[in-house]
Amino acid sequence: MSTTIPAPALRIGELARRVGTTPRTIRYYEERGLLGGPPGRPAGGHRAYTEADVTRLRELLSLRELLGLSLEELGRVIEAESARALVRAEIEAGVEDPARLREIVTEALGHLDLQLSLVHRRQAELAALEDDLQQRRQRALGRLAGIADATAGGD
Amino acid sequence: MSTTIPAPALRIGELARRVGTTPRTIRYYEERGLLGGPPGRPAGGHRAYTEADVTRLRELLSLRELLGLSLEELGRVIEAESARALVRAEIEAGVEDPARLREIVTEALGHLDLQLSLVHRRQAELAALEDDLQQRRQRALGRLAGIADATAGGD
DNA sequence: GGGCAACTTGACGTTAACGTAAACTGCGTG
DNA sequence: CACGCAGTTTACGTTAACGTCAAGTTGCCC
Repeated sequence: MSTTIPAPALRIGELARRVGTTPRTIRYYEERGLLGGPPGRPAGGHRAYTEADVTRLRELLSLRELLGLSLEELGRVIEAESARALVRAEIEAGVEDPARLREIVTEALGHLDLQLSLVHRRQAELAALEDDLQQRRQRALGRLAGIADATAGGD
Repeated sequence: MSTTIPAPALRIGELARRVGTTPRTIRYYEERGLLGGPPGRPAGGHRAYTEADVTRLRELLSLRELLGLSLEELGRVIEAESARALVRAEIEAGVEDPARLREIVTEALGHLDLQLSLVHRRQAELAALEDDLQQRRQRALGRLAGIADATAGGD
């Protein structure tokens, strides 16, 4: 009873609007292998996406933008997604060998940890930059106080 | 007694090495007006930089890299630096009109606040991404536990 | 003052990540 | 079922941010 609402299935234009990009970009990502296109498409037919694809694409764009990755780097970094897709695919196909699943999930976990480590590094770098700027700000404030002191109420 | 050591004055190659970039990039930045070239250069003579330039360039590259700015955007964002240079220039030139200084420093402060706001936005976006990844990680861990539970000590 | 590495300007080359145009096609609607 | 908009493939165009090459110059060291 979890598939009550069929989910309207988005076309590429809607998906683009939803994630704040363009159809061209989405096709390009698919072409680069970052977005496994909808399977079993009539070769010439319209692409159809789900709500899950919205979430996924948002994540891809976030990773790229916030970590400053090239599409090639992004490709290497998001293999966790592929692993995740694998899990679902194998489960759907009825494959449930626990050892195999454990293997796949473990690998996905490793990739997630990689992504998290990249995020943490970025956060550290940003914190350093912030500190730097804060120090400059303090110095500027100090200078202002000094000037205000000298003028003693000018305008 | 604060100018005891004259500071060796770096050439473009050394500066590039110090900040982790290339001479070409430095010249390009100067060409774009992001790095006011050393003043009073013999037109054809070698560029000479100071330790302050090292710090400054590092900041520029950090801002660009960590905020994902284009060089054009960077140019607009770093006007605080120009203001700061102005302050020093005017002070060196003997100009000390308090109102003028106050004006300049205030403007610089505004630019610093702009930069800080950009940093903070980025930090928020990164935090959101981190949360997202952490949730996925927890789910993966949960799935692993379930599998391990079912196999009860396999390998 | 001669040598040579590092620099200078100028020009053209390169690459990633799309934009854009053209000609055709699928698909929901009246 | 015709219509028209959104989508499809193919291909060439564009832009930022440098890389690279050539030919000449500067600056420091012996």
